[in-house]
Amino acid sequence: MKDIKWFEDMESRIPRGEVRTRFAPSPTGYMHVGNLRTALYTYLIARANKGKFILRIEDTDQGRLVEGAVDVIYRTLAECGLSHDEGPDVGGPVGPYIQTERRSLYMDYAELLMERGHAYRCFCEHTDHEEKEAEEKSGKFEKTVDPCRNLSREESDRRAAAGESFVIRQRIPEEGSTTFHDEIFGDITAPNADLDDQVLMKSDGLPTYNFANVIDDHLMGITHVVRGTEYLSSAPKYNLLYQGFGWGVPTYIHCSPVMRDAHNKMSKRHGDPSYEDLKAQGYLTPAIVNYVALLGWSPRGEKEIYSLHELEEIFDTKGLSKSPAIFDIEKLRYFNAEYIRAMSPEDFAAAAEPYIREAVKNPEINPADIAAVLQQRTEVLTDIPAKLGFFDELPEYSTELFINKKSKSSLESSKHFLELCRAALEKCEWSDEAILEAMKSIAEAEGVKNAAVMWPERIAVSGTQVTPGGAVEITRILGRDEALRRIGVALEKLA
RNA sequence: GGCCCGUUGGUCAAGUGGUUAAGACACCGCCCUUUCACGGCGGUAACAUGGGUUCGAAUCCCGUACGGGUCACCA
Repeated sequence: MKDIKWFEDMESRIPRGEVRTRFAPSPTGYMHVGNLRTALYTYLIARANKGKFILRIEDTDQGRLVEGAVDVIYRTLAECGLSHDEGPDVGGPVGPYIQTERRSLYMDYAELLMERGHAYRCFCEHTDHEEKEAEEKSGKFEKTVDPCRNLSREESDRRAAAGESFVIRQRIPEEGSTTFHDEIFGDITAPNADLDDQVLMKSDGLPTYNFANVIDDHLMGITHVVRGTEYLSSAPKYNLLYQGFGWGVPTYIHCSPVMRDAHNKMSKRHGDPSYEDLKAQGYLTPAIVNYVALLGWSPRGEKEIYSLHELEEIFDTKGLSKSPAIFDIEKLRYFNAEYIRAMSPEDFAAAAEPYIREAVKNPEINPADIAAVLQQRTEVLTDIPAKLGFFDELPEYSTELFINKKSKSSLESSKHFLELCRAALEKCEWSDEAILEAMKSIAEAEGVKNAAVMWPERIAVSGTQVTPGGAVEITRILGRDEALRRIGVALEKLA
C-alpha cells in the first residue's frame, strides 16, 4: 500500500476555493436529450458560480466501449457552447480525465479503505446479472450476508497473494442509518441495514462507477455532483465512502429524468432523438439548448427565451423540479420557430438555402428571395422543401381552386380578373411595389376587394391554395415570363 | 417484495398557510389580412384521493391509489 505521504500529496493537488462541476458520461456513442440536459445544468452551475466545468470520461466498463463515442461528446458539447475548462482534450491540474488512465489510483484508495476496515476482498463467484434478474422476477429479493465479509485479514491477503480472483466490496455498518442531503430533494435517510456491500473494485482491477466516482470527484475537487435520480438510492453508500476516507461530501443535485411518455425515459432503443438527430431534423442548436434547459427547470420570471449566455447569468438550482418531465417536440418546434424568426434575414437565407435548393432547382430563381418570404412561416428547416414544389413546376390543379367564398371568387370572376392582371403585368415594372400597385388599381377600378384579384392570381401562378408568401411575391419571384405563361395556362383552363 | 422518490390543465410549469390557482406550448374563437403564417385580443382546461392540524390548506401531518427509481463485477 502507498504510504501516508503519497495520500497527503494527492490531497495537496486538489484545487480548492472555487465551484467545480463535472460532466462524466460513459462513451456509449449517443448523446440523448437527458444527457445533454445534465451536461447543460452541470455547466450552468459552474458558470453561474464563476467556477470550473470539467469533462471526465467514465469508461470503466470495458464491455461497452463504443468506437468514436468520445468524439460525439466533444462535438455536442462544443456545438452547444458548453465549453469545458478541464478534460481529456484540454488537460488540467488533476488529470488524467479518462478513468481507464487512472486505474492504478483506484486500487490504492481501495487498499486504504481496506486498511481502515471499510472494505474487504470478496472471493465469491460472480453472480450473473440475467440470473439475478430472473430471480428477482420470481420474487426473491433477499439480502444475503457476504461470507467473505468476515474473512480474517491474514486469510484474505494469503488468498489474494495466491492469485485467487477477487473483488473489493464496501463494508457497510450493520447498525445505524445514513443521511445525505440533496439540493432538490432535501435530506434523505436510509437504514444501513438496507444498504448492500456494493462492489468497489471489479475482478479486472477496474473500479465500479460507484467507487471511481467518489475517488475522482474528490481528487478533482468537485464541489457539486449533478446526476440522475437513479443514483438517489445509492447516495447513502457514497456518503459512507466519503466518511470512511474522512473526506468532505459534495453538494448533491439529483435531476429527474427526461421522459418520452408518462412511463418511459427517453431512450435510443425507443428511437427517441439524440442531439444530433434533432439537428438533422432541422432544429437549431440554441433552440434545443433553450428548450432543454426549461425541461425540468424554471427561471424566476415569465420570460422563456434565453440564450446560453443569459442562462449562465441566471441559472439557479432552486428552479430545478423534482418530478420527471415529458419531452414535448411540439414545444421544441415553437422554440425553434422563435429562433428562426429572430435570425437576421441574411443568416436565415444562408441556413435555408440548402433546403430551398432541394425543391427549387431553377437557376433563374434566387433562393434568398424565397427565404425572405419563408422566414416568418418556418418552424423547422426541414419543412421547407415541401412548401416550394410549385416554383419549379406548376402542379396539375382543378379550376375548383378558383372558387372562394371569402374573396367572392368564381370561375367567371377569376377569368375576368386574370385577363386584367395579364394585361397589367405585361407592362408593369417588375417589383413587389409595382405589381401590388397594379393589382390594387384593378381592384379599385372594378370596385372589388383586393382579395378578389389576389386570389385568382395566386392560384394561377402557384396552382396551390396555400402558399408561403402572397400572390405578389410569388409572381415577382417567378419572373415575368413564367408568371404570364402560368396565367395563360389558367385562362385556358377557364375558357 | 423491501427501501427511496414523486403526483397542479393534454404537455412544460409558477406557487412555499389566506391568489379570481400565474405564464408558455397545443387546441378553439375573433381581429388583422392577398392564402398560409406572423401579430393582437379572448376562450376551454388543473391542485391524484381519503382523513387530520388550522379561523383558513395546492401549500403542514398521516393513510390510500397511481407512477418512477433501486436492490449488477452497468453506468
